Amino acid sequence: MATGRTHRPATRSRGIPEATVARLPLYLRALTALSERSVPTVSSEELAAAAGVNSAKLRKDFSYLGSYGTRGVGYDVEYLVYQISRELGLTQDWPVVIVGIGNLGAALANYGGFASRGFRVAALIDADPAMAGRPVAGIPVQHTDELEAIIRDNGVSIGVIATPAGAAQQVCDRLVAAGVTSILNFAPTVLSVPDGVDVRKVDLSIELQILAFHEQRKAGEEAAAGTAAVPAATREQSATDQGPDGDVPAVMPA
Amino acid sequence: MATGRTHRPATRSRGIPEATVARLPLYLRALTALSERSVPTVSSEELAAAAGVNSAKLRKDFSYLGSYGTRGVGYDVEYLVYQISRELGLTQDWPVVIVGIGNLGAALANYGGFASRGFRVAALIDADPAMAGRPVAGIPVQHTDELEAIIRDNGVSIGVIATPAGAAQQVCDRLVAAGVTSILNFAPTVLSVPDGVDVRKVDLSIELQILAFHEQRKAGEEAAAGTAAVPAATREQSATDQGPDGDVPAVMPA
DNA sequence: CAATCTTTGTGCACGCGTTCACAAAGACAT
DNA sequence: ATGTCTTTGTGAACGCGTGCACAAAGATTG
Repeated sequence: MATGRTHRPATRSRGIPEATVARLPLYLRALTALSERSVPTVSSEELAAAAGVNSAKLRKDFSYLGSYGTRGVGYDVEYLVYQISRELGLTQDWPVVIVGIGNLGAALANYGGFASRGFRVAALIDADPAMAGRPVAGIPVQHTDELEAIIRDNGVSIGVIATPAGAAQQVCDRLVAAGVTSILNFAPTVLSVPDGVDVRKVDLSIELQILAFHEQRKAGEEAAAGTAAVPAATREQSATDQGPDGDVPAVMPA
Repeated sequence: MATGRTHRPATRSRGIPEATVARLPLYLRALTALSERSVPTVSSEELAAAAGVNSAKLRKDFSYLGSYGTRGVGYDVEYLVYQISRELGLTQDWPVVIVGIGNLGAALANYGGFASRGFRVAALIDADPAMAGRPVAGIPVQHTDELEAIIRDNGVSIGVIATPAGAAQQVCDRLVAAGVTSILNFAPTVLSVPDGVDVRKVDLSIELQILAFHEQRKAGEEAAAGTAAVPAATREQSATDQGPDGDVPAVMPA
């Protein structure tokens, strides 16, 4: 039936706004790059430019974490890296299982971004018996039958679903029943989960459709405005972000 | 929010809210499933449940497209599929190029969701000469040198970047210079583009970090509340958006 | 120590998006 | 026709997120 979810403030006293949480990884990435270049401090203006956001927004975001900056100077890079990492929970180990080792699952398993930040691929799981034992990204694929045992034995709380749409809900149910409370879903399906379980979805098809919409709109405008349209070529750091509203997710290569 | 485009209301006269546009593909998917089951009509309540959203929100979303429903009955499935497809620009052909044919690029090339909705993989491009000519998903990979010619000859306006982070901006620049105006970026980098070019990003690392944040928060709550926590188990359609309950702080002091 | 300069932290206003709640519209039965 | 019942379409209120603009804080210089 309806979403019986008890409506709650969502932004609690000590709670950090969801929009801010979604940007923290972005800041962390920029800060890590600065750290590797041994840059000691950075101003909100500089960091904001690197992350592709407004500096005022960045300062407000950081203000939710506490006052870690020094007026007249900026933020200490190393300290900020630590604070954000801690806030995001990246200072601890997060074993992750990937279910569905097809093209996408294999790509995810090979993704270097996993180990880099506390995430560890604890196991690769596939329903195809023929896959069992075959190593992917150096990790032997295990059969779905082992799912519950794997989750339990490794204390896995985060699961990645990369199966066909038809199998996603079933896999999801088993993951949740086994103790997983956070799911990253790559299957083009709406997953139904109990309260307390977080689901984020990454859907290539949806992304493309959104782009097509804007593309069509641009074409229409251009036609309507005659030839005198779209001249703009001023290279800018406008980084047309459309990710802020906690919208879409992603994937990515090393 | 959408394109960081300064001029232009963003919500034009005929403009559909960005949040609504992002949900249209979701509705379309649910409607397509109903269509395949030959369901003639559907109520906002039913469709909303299938798409995992609030029914009032769905009705408001549709109201931006026009009045396609019949009070007392619901919406005509076939008609709605057509209207949404048209609105999203899926009734026309969208040639797409994928740049960077590594694990992820290959997975994307093999992804069936492409052809299904007007998207057609026009070409696969990689910088590695060794890849040139090798077929992936039945399409021979072409070298980066051909990029401009491919874009021009095929009238490509949508590009997918699946290269390593270091090459992304350069590839992006070439795509834009060649005429691409919509980019789906899988590389973990902030892309800088001129006005008029839309960029959407998909970042696995960010998604996992957001999940880790909530996971950590949940663990903290559980610990703080002792054993009397997280009892809820009512199976519900509370899908996607994470940000549900946000109880106890769970944030340690600095 | 005082003056000046830089940059943070935030109060405030604005706009988008969500949700409720209900009147209007149409189907359907009598 | 008239009445009842179902479901849409939307007015209005509310909350979140964004960005401006500025006072406060601290560094730096003389």
